[in-house]
Amino acid sequence: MSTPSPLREQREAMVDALLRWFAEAARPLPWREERTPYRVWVAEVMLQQTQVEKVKRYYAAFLRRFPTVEALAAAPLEAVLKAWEGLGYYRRARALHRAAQTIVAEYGGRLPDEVSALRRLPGVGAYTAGAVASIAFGQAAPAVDGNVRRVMARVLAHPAPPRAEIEEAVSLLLPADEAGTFNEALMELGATVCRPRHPQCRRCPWRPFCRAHREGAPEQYPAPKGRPALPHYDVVAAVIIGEEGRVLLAQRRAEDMLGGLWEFPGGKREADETREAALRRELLEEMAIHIEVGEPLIEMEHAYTHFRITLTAFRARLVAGEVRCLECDAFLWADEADLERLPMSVTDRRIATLVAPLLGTRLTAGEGRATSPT
DNA sequence: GAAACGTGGGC
DNA sequence: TGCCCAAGTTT
Repeated sequence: MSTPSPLREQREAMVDALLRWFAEAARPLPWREERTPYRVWVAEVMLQQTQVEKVKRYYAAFLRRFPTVEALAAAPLEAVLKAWEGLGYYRRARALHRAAQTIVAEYGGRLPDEVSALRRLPGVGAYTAGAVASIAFGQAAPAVDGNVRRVMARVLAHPAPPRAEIEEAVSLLLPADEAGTFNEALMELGATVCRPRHPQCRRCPWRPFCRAHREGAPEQYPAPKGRPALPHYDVVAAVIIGEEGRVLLAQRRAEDMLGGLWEFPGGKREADETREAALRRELLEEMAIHIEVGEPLIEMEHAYTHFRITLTAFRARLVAGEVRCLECDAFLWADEADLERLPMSVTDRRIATLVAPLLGTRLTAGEGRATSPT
């Protein structure tokens, strides 16, 4: 396809207006303080599908814990997942860890500066490669994220511009000597002015160049995408406290959803089952043990990306069998310190918070009475 | 190309 | 309340 000529003709004016606006309006963000390639890379991975305000709460702590590529590469994966706890899309943390090891092994601990090499690192796609190459290394590469897609959809008044068309348009505008600043400015414009709803066209440096604004309905671009309704499942989990006052946890398989995180074992209820029966079946299938299910401890609603659940955690007691991991990567009888240390998803973290005070004393399931300490 | 992959804020 | 969606990547 060909880029509309207006963009080509107005290139200089558009670049100039955007950069002047950004010099004035750029938010002070933690990852804009020191632009080392490592810091830029970590920020860009954290920012994938994640709002700036949330990343702010993790970024400094993560860099304190893993100050260099070498430190990240040398750390146990579990520590990286712990630093990621609550951020979501945990595959990113595993990929970041693996990529750090690749960078140490193959690039002497320095991030590669070219898009093609960056792109080969796990967790680095077209956007992140362009962002790191341009922001950290000054390469003239486009970085097309959701903000840029929306801004360009409006500038071009195209309901659903293909990625290639957006990259072509951005590349046409991209100033070779300020590519990183330009990319950041374009994202900043989308995030703060050209927002999904109620775009602030009065404050927009690109208003004179925007076809959607001329048409009078910028909010119509890009066209919303219809989504199927999320299926719902009943999920059950077991809080099994053994005679040592420790609770049974399982580590989710690395390749599964929430891979590598620790959980209270359990699973989905099937259509013809009670929740109690489902829990007994799951513990037999996953951990090879027979349990007696006690009273529910907590119930919560939670929405994942593509389904919703009602999660009920039950007290339970080990009746027979020896614990083995049939459908998990590891298991552990956890004390209070383990509960705090191990990485968990938000739902299991809530159960853990509730369970922690019950540990360390010899409690019998369903009894609620402490025996004398040993 | 479509589906999978977390979480929480905003309306 | 329920739905949208955010600095995307992988399979």
